[in-house]
Amino acid sequence: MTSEPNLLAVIQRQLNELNKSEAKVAQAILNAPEEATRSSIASLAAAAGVSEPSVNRFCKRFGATGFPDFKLQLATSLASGVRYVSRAVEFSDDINTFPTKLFDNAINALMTAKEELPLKAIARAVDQIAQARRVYFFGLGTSAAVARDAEHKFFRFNVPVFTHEDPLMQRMLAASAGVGDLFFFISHTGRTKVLVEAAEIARQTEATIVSLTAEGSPLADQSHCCINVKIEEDTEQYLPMTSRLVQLVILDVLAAGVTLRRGEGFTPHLARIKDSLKDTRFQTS
Amino acid sequence: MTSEPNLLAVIQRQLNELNKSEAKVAQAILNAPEEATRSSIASLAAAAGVSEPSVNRFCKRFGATGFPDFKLQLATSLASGVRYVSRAVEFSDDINTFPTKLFDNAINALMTAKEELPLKAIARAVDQIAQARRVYFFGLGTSAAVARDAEHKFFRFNVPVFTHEDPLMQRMLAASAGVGDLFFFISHTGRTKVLVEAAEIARQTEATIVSLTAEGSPLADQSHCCINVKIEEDTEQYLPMTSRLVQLVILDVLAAGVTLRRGEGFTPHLARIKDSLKDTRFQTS
DNA sequence: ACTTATTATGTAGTAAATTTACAAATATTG
DNA sequence: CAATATTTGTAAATTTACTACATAATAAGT
Repeated sequence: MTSEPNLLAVIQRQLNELNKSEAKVAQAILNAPEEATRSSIASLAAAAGVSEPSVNRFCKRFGATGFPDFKLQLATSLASGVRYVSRAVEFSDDINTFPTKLFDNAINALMTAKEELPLKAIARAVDQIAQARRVYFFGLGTSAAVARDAEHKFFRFNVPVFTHEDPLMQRMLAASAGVGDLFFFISHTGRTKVLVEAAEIARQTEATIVSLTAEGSPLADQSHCCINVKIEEDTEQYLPMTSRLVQLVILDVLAAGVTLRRGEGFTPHLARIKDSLKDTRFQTS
Repeated sequence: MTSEPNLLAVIQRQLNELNKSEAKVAQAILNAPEEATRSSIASLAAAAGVSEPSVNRFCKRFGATGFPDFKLQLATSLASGVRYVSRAVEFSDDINTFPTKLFDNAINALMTAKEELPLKAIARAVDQIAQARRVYFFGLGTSAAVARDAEHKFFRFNVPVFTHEDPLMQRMLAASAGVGDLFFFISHTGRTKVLVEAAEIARQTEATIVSLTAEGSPLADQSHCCINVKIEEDTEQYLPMTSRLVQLVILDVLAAGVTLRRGEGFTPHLARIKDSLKDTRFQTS
């Protein structure tokens, strides 16, 4: 019961190996796939100009148990396959279109990232963070905000974390690092000079270097462990809108991984931190 | 014919507004969505312990023309690969499961947010930001990182922006505000005391107050314009993992909105900023 | 070229699934 | 507690899909 990734392509490919009426059915489906998923066997037969059993035989030929099952497979294949081309915002867009576009792009980026998660690198990074005596999150520009977010999160997990946006501080801390220190570099491109230089400095110490950046970049080269994030070129957009979202979720994953390693006994600690914030809030009436 | 992007989430959300037998059907579907797409109305009715017409009525309630159409929509929605009901990470999870769960939750949150975007409030906020002489982004904790991100983004769009994480700075700036100043408060709960107090102070000046927070919260009450983000209670999770992602994308939307208002003439400015960063990077070999 | 075997297609009937109309049961309101 | 509205189920009607079989078309062999 393996649902074919792209049923339409399979049909297209086998088109000339089909007999006349089956070919007619194939053609009808290829012409209007979405409609085919919604129509009954009778209407599809009529559209193709063949009898109903011919449609049924066609379906079985392609591995379905019958017409309804075929429709299901077709619908599934249409939904998962192709689609989802990220759409750039244009100046002709209005309030009804561009917000949706941006959300779609964000969702698309996360879905893509999810499919090719570097699990091995993630597992390794979790190990290293769990063992570290101290963790520094370094990033610049937009990635500085990501680093800040990571700091907040890991802090709650009782990991001794530090962030600094200032490149000079980053260098100094890198220079004075030792065993047990972990430097976590975050960079979309992996090519920001001052950040790479900080990594180079840290590399000369006993510290561990983990990075969340582009594969094969100078920053990745300096790392003991690199979590690769694919960069899709934002040709038109002038900002890394989506990559930072992926970075944030990956950091969530790392934080969750560290927590899971701590085991259930750690839950009360989290509850305690949550409680400690209670007094800073207005109560819900 | 709007094929619902995530039918399961919609069902989940409306669960308590359903009557008894419809709720049973909903539960049966949520328990085994894939199976539901393959079963007949009779077997689903049996699994839910209700009559066949009840299943049919359930389908129509969710916008389908009937049971087959519903199955189709369900299959389509499942095909996109995301498990739409948010699933909590458990201690029994391993590296192969929890990263996917977290990504699914993130995607799910964005999809849900996308469905009920407060477009009117967004449009209004865009107007106000575009007109502002100066924009302050204020947040605390995780929201401080979001504010920082917003600062980076809007700065590139040539909006004079400022961020401060320090509550005292926030208060002082709020107190000395005047016409043309815009304070943009970011808070998941809208109940953080010091932030609400800063908003109250700002409110007594001529400044404009916009907030990105929970509907009906004390912070929302202080705002001229509030962009509501639904909070789904993170009962088990001890951290706001997903809400900040939604906040970030909404800020992207606002930034895009401001840019679109500037018109095409603004593009060269963005290109110039991008160029200015070139020398800070190692060139791609 | 004609018969025979083989495959392809359609017809008609049957079984299954879905929907509709209506009645019984349950909950709600004054 | 009666009256009304709502919910749920029963049974019949309708639509849909499938099977068995017959006919047509095609190919192969003499």
